[in-house]
Amino acid sequence: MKRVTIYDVAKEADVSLATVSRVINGSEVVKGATKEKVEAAIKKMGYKPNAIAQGLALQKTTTIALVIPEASYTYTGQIINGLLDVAKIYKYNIMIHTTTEGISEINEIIENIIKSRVDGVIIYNDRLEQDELAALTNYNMPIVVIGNRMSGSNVSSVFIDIKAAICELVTKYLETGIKDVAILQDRKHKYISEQMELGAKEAYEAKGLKFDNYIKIDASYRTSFDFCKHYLNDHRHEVMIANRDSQAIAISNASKEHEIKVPEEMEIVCVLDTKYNTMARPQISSFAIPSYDLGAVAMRVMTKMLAEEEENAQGSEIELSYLFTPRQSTK
Amino acid sequence: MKRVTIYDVAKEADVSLATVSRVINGSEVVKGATKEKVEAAIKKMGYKPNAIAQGLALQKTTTIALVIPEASYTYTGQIINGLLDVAKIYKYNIMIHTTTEGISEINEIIENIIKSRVDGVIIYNDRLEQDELAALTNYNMPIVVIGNRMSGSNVSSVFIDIKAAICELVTKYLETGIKDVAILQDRKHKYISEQMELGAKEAYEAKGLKFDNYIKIDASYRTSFDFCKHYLNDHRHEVMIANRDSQAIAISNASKEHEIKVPEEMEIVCVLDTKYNTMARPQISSFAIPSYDLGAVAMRVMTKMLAEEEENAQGSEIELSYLFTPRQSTK
DNA sequence: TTGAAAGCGCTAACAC
DNA sequence: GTGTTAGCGCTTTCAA
Repeated sequence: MKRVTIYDVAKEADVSLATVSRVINGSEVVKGATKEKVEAAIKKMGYKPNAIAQGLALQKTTTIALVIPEASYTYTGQIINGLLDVAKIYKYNIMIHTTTEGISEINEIIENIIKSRVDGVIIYNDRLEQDELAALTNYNMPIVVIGNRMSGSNVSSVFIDIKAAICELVTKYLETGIKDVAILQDRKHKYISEQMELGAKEAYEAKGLKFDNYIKIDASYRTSFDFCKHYLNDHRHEVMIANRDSQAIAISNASKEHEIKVPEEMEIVCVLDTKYNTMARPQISSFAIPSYDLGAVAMRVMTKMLAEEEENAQGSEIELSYLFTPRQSTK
Repeated sequence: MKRVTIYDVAKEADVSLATVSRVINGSEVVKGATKEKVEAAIKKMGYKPNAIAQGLALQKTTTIALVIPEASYTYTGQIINGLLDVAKIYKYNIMIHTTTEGISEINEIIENIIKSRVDGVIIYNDRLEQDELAALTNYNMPIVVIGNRMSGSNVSSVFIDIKAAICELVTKYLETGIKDVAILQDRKHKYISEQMELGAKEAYEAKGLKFDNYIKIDASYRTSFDFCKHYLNDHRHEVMIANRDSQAIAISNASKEHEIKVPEEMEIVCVLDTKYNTMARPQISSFAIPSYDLGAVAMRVMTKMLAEEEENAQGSEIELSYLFTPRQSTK
């Protein structure tokens, strides 16, 4: 099927290509009759404007690059859905790039992003290296970061205040007389782990206590479950808080093996859960993190930055709220 | 930061833009000295070729559109990873589009895909409507379908033979004297459900028996769990087979409430599982479906179709193999 | 081995 | 209102 161009349509409708261009771009100045004539020709020939050519002429691609860590769609899936739904509304396309653990192949991705001349970049990353961001900032394209609080010239962020969430929760426990709250490290998400520890510390210190129940997972353990099974041999806590539901479920399963009753003898809480928590027994109490909104808002912020047009505009920091959702794993 | 173009580099290196073009495209004819001069200029100015302009000139974008159903990243995540890894190797970009349940907004997506002039389309869908495919085929761009066996001019597919898998499993049960095997319908994945039923039928009929344990889920139930809880009030089976682990876990949880011991009194099997099965107790026996490979192979097939260049070439049907993996939910 | 110039499909002044 | 034309940044004949 021969690709039909704007010239073909112009010839068919017996007008100039400028007129066709006006019609497809909804210009007001075209006379009703010509407009109809052109539209008929477009329909007849099945003409679809070439977005690449438009991109060249307009110096914009209406596509946004999304950068996410590989292999964690369980958690990022909702974010992507939110992103795509909003992108659809504003007619933006999403180009997806995944980063692989560690490797500094991030530079390849950046190179790729620059070459493809996207209009903006949305990055989801637990811990974003400053120089990675700088590499992108150089090209002064709008950047939205999901999950980290940060902002600057042309960079905005959308995030949850995990530290505050944990602080609030721990404070509540401390006030009901529960003093032995532990936080389980999440090796793969250092920034969040850090925030969680800080939140607990803040809560303890506010009560004049010292927090030292940050449980580091020894690198020799293959899974959280293996570690927890071993850890519970000679440790007990009134409450254990994990980052993701997978870890909390590991704690829960390990507790079963040690015949520790949840929640009677130990309560378990996690920060981020997925639909799999609904299948877990007991179901883990968690913070309802609005993942979908994280994505949707990020995309909204992006379109706003794109619309503002001012180069080097100061970006915004948008904090989304969470809600603690008690389930079977807490009293 | 002013975008630097091929002209800027040409001027800097004191050659024509044609020469610069030759250098960035690795042409053999350029003299060593000039090549070095140009490369130095490129480096100095931080020049990155504009993929959009290249796309216009070459009539190809080196980007592939991926179409997947929304909100099921738990299952498609691995497929996407496989896809992206291979895409990276061949320097292809992936543009992601999601389809929403039912709505025929699929046409909007197709429109979008055509306009963005991607080089090919990869579609993952349980049941692909024939006319949707036709709409794309018209534009004679290569299409790879994941999950359905089909092929034709410019369309290939990569899939698992679910019917055969179920037939084999059921046959094994029948031969060990277990006659009451049931299949639980998956309302959201009609095609697979159908294949599963056909597989069971084939196995039963080969033994001169009749299969009538295809359990339809009444539309009035909100979740598989609700349904199973009710269903088990007055039904028992020796084996229950579900499509996804989420359903199998629902059966397992419902069994607990009815004090049916798994696997002693009932065995449970699922076709497709995710990492959440590793957290489930008991862990569900499943077919190891090579999701990652499904994606990786699909992308490989795509690059092959793209390389062949012949228009309207007959596509291929590639069947990937599965492996039954026994776990705690079977004897 | 290199350069000049046409063309990829479209937009947006500018002219009529 | 509509047409003409000069780009947008790059590739690729065709000449030199």
